[in-house]
Amino acid sequence: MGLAKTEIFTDTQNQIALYAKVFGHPARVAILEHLFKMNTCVCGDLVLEIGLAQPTISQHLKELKHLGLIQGTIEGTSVCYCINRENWTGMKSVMTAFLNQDITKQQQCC
Amino acid sequence: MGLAKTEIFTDTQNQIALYAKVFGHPARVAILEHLFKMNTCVCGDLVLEIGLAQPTISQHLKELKHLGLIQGTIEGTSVCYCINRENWTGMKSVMTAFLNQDITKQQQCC
DNA sequence: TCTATTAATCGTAATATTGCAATGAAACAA
DNA sequence: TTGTTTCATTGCAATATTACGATTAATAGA
Repeated sequence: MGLAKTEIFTDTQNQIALYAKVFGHPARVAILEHLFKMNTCVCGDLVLEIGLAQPTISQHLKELKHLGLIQGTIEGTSVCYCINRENWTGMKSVMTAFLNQDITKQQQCC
Repeated sequence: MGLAKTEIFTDTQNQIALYAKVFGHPARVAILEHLFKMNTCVCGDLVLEIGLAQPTISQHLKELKHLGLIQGTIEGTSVCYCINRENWTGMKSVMTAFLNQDITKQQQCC
């Protein structure tokens, strides 16, 4: 089907999956790492840096923007992209809670 | 294409994407949360708990096992699944490093 | 105005993912 | 042995994702 049955899961489970999905492609990971490292976050620089075609990068940026993890402002003919710090922090708390589930309490059963 | 150009990214970027991808479906998130909470981690219980068909759950378990995040041992006609703590910890350090990139140092540029 | 630059969007081909019915395989019970 | 239970695998249909050429829209500069 290619279509996840989101209605049978909790909001938190769906949200974790949505965030994880957007990190599930190395190009988007690379874009985010670059935005963290650099201040020159113009779209064209990302195209050069990453080595995918401009429409492809633009599509990945759109997905990151859709989740609110980045934002873009128009500067002349360029568009400057940045991490949205507030939303990144929010995402981080959701994901960290998932990753930090306690495994020490229970005895291993297999 | 539907095919990621993994060769143009770093090993770390690809690894982050692989881990994130497996968390990118709410059923797998639910399976992992259930394994953390319960000791009764038999496959049939997961099918009842989650509400997808048995072959579908089996497929999700396979993907989690393939990344080493869970392991299964045969117990009669059942199979008992558990979190692989060592690999979970390893994954956690990779993902946490990505999520905790420093955003305070740089000035916002857009 | 005309042209160049930059990035978004459209359209499409190739591939991947999701879900399940049907079937197989392995262990147990009678 | 025969039947039952449990889970994995196969095969397939529906949908999603990835990548990019072609085009469009918007701004800047001559």
